[in-house]
Amino acid sequence: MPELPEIAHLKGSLEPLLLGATVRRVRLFRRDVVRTAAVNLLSGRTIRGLVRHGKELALVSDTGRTVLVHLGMSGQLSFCPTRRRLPRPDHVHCVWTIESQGGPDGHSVRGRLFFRDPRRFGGLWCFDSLETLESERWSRLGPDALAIKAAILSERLRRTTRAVKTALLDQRVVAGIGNIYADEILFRAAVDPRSSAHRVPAAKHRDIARAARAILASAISAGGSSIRDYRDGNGRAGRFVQRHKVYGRAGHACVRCRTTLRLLRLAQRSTVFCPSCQELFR
DNA sequence: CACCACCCCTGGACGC
DNA sequence: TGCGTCCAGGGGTGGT
Repeated sequence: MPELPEIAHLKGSLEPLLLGATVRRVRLFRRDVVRTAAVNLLSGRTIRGLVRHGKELALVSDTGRTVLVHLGMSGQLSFCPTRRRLPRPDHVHCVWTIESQGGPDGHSVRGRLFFRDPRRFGGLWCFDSLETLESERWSRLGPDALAIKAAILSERLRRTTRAVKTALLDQRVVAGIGNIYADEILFRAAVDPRSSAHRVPAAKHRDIARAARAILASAISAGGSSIRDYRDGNGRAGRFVQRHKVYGRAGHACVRCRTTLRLLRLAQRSTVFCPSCQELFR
């Protein structure tokens, strides 16, 4: 579910609560949500840093030991103070009891960080160090979409014949773009999602890179898009959904030209675009 | 190698 | 109210 802006906002919302916090206890309710052979979920460790790449978030501890969280379609990573009960205890697969320094007046706060994921498309991965995570996993991903350089993206899109939207969804090409923002980015860049990536002119590749940076950045500042269950580290919903120009607006008028927005399926994903504003290259 | 269809899993919305 | 169908922001894999 969550794409780059939701994870980036999540990171920002968790940092005040988790940085410098110590993990007092870890309860894992489903072994199979940990996707690595070894399980080390930072019991006893102090959290030193949160690092994001694309849609993935890593919790890095004082010893370097790192837990990677991927939320998949329905995952949530959230903090709940000890005195409150978990908002939804069903499908909670892992709970870290932590002592945090992030209280309102700098007082320590005890609470639980919990990973909840009804569909279980997400998961947790354990690594000895951030460097191991980067070399074993993140090395397979493309550059982060939030700061994607036009020349790099263009060079990557030129190498594939797939539909440009399919290429943008491929995390090996560029990391962080999912179904919502792919449609929003292509609308802003005025490129038809069905266009073959290598037929799109380089100037348009640059427009796509610029649109990606602009849309992702403004979605982060709006707290992301909450379609159904996305919530930030404090359980709050995102507001960017109010600014979607195409996603979820099939059959409605294009905000730019009033043409009816079309819905089709591309790479098994629903795709909304304006057949008039968005140019098709084939 | 590149691409595509299919599968993984649950819950919510909708039609009857 | 209950049941069936369809849909959903994610990715991996095996076949062509």
